[in-house]
Amino acid sequence: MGEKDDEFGLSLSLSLGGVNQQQQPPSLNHMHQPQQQQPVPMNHNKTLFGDLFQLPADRSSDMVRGIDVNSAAEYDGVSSPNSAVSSVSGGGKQSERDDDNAAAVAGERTSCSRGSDDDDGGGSDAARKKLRLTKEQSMVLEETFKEHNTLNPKRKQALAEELNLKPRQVEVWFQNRRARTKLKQTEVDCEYLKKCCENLTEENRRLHKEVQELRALKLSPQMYMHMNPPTTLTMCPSCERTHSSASSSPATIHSTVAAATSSNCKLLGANIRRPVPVNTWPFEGPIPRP
DNA sequence: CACATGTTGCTCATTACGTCA
DNA sequence: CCTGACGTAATGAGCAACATG
Repeated sequence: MGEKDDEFGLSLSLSLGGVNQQQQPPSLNHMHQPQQQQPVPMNHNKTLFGDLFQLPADRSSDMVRGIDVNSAAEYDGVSSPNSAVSSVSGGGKQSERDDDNAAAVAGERTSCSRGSDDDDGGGSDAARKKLRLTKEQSMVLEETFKEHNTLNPKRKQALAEELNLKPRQVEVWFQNRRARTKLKQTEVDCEYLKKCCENLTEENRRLHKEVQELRALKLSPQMYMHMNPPTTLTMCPSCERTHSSASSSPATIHSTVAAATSSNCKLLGANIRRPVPVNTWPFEGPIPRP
């Protein structure tokens, strides 16, 4: 879990971002965006990378599509996580678990020959056991994600080999990671919009009140004939006219509105900045439980 | 050139598992 | 020990972009 990850000093800053290259909000530009992988058509691997990496391995990731991934153990030396995981179950502390997990995975890997793609073939009931990634695996994936939040086949393959995972697992991790990022961003955006809404409501209330006051003044013109003259004059920043800030005489009407307008702008523009999500990834800090 | 088909990778919604309080 | 909540790996459907015939 996140807490555990954190307790291992794993502080990977998660830059939230529009994961999507197409729809990346300006505020999220710190999301490392592609030098190498622009919103390039996916199957450019065919043209760009196809010759670099001729495909059995890559195909293993993609041919898995639609097939039960766990049974598609084409990837060299990597067995299904399923069987590995079964040994992980049982409640230990995370550190133990990680070791166990790693050991289990490693053992599984070494023990499982490449040909034995029926790792779950024997027990199809064990079809969907979950492999918990080790700390190191998560860390490497996270670092890679920070560099670029999408994968090209070459990177996928390289990562898979480096981490002793199946390419499909790397792919899934990135997909889920993008989903988490997006979710976090949505939450941040939601908060921002809520704040905007609150401020607008407040401003609206204030303006309504002001309109009522002005109407009242209009109905009783004799009132402001006897009002005190403005005590202080200030410059309206928007129209550069002077106005009083001490009374509600007609002279202040414009300025009041102007001030309201400018304050409104301030409310929406300056005071409330669109939040730039930073480091909201669970690795950075565990999401506290209630 | 327009079209049908296949491939690939993506998002989205959901499920299932592992862990913890 | 049981249980519910939570995080996350994994799955499947559907879509878009592109290549190919």
